[in-house]
Amino acid sequence: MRYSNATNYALHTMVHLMLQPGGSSVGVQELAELQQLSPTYLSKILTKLTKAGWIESTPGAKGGYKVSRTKHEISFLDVIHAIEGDTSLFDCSIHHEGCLIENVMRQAEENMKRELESKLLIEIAKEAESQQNEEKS
Amino acid sequence: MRYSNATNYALHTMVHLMLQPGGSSVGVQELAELQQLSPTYLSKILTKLTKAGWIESTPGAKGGYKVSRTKHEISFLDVIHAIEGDTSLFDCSIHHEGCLIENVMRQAEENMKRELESKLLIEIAKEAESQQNEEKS
DNA sequence: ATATTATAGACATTAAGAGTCTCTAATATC
DNA sequence: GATATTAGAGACTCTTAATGTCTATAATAT
Repeated sequence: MRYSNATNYALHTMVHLMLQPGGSSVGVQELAELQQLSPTYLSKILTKLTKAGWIESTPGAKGGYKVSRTKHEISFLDVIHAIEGDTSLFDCSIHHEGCLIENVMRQAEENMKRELESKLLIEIAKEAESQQNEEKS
Repeated sequence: MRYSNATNYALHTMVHLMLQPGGSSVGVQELAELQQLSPTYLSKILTKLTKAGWIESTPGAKGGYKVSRTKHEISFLDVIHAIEGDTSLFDCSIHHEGCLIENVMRQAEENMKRELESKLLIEIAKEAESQQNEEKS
């Protein structure tokens, strides 16, 4: 019971893309190296983010991936959802309406999701940036 | 990314045991029928709960499982933990100290756990009991 | 002593995650 | 327009964990 590695890779890539000056594109080759992944594998993951609309891709020379300009307010939950699909932590094995146990589990899950929805990637990116600046000085 | 079926079975069994009048023992055969499981499989799950101390088992005739008398305040998290082991939803692939992404994920997980820790099985059992009484009347 | 019940552990089956490889489609540049 | 470059699609393999089953053993009540 844990989030997939793919979600992990996706989150890190998103933050990296947000740190690109001028929102310029980065190729999957470079992105893959950062996390020591094979480019084809990472591209499979990034395609999901593209389809979900969080990043844009352009093939060909000088192409690559960049954050969708219009969507800077991307939450952790958005990325998780794009990669993992629509999951529910718990399905009652006995399928009767209004299982009390299921209700409790769903409520806890909802609260976690709400929290992850309130966490924006851009905040992490800014924080990472300021940490880097501190190190330089 | 979801809780195992075993956790589901364990939770239902626990609530059922809490509804036993006088805290009397129930054999795994009967417990398994309730959820349409094979007795040997369910017993494997219940052994985990026994080792964790949430229920007590007595072998032999008239034996079976019952809730530990001294531990009526059992939370959802207690059962989940007993079955799934100590999980963490997220491990950063890049193992450097203080990964910002990992921090956010861990915090969300902590909050969910805290909620599941505050939900007591006994409450569910009482609620189920009162629902049954309503249906009768 | 015997019937009954839990426990242990080996074993098989299945499903999902993780990753590779190859071929195709789109784009920039010359 | 030809070519180099890059993303996308999809078949494929490998590994791991979940989900059970089966059998033999240990403990207990009667």
